[in-house]
Amino acid sequence: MESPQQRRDRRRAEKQQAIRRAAVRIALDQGVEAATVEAISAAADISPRTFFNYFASKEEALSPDPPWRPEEFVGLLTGRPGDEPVFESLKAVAREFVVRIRPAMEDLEPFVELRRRHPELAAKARAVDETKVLESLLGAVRSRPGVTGPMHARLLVIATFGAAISAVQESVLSGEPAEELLEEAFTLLERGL
Amino acid sequence: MESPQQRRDRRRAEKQQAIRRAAVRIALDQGVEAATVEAISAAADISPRTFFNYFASKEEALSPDPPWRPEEFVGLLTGRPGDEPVFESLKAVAREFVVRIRPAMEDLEPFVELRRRHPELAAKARAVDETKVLESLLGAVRSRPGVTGPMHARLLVIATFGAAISAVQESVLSGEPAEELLEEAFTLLERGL
DNA sequence: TGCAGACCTTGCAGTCCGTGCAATCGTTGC
DNA sequence: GCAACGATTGCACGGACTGCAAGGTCTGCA
Repeated sequence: MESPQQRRDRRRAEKQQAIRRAAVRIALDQGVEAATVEAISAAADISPRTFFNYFASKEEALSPDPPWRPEEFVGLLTGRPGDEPVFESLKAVAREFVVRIRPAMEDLEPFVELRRRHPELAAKARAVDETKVLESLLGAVRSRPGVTGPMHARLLVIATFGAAISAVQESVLSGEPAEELLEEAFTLLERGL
Repeated sequence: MESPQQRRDRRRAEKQQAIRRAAVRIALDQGVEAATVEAISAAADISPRTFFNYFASKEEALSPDPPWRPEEFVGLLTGRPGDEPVFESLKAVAREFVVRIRPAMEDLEPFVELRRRHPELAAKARAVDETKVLESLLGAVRSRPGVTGPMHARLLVIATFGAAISAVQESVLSGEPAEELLEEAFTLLERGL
């Protein structure tokens, strides 16, 4: 049986998705400037005040649900065996990143289109998360054996993270599986550009 | 002699810098939430309306003047000889990036501190520019000979761009010259991580 | 059935960012 | 001294977002 708490959580998630769909629909049909909180709320049949019970900002409603929180992402790295080569650990994290995103891949389409038209949309929320993740990963990588210096650490992080993002983006464009693209990227990074 | 137009431009630039300093000072002394447009304007002795004649957004006043515009940045790449190996072209662009930032390096300090405390600040403006630059570079790189596929192009761009950013960041932290750090990064990328 | 507590929704009032418009003021060139 | 141009400002407005308090709805329990 479903507990009342689970029930509440589920309904909340459903409602959030409904609001999000309404928001994206308006933004795609009539342009972002038409997607005011008021308009979105009306379309989702809630009051404007309630909108902010579901999203901290308008942009959040126009962005896909992130499949991971920054903290757990870093936990993935620190949870790896300490004697594993750094690059292998990072590869594992990047693979997990891609795997997590995959189920949402199809629902991602409208958001990709929306972001294509309005690059400034995701900018804020994403940039904050990204820098947070990158810095945390960097902190974890520095202390690993086999890292020859600060620049080595930075490149390792930015390259694997970049490879993961690139694989997902390219996969959305070309339809090729992101996992294969990611492995291709790893090979390039290992052999040198 | 200075033409009246030059004079106007210079005074405008000076005033903009003055406003910016006032903004950063308030944000560092009293926290960002205290740095309202009204407070900044009062400190800079202008009306709030005038503030927006100098900056398109409050965040812009709390961010350093970008030393390059996205377009010219891409022009640097397309202006390179077509038979030059891609990686060499990208390296040249990255070097130019670092060189351009260097003169502003000292003035950068308060902004670095400010961003350390409030990562969300630069997020918006920067992320927009960044994705714009990355996509343009990507478009220019794809068509170059020697690029073995879409993932190769993506990695080339993100790695060299990431190397440039990393070099600047690390230079601010450690004091080592960004140019040397950049070359170190190139070597790592060429040899493989 | 009815009541108490938890959670949800909403309206209201208020702050802040950002913009278009039009009046005013100062500077420049003639 | 006057006409043209740019800079500064006030005013009025739209839109995002928040805290608070009043109601409404659901759930468990007697």
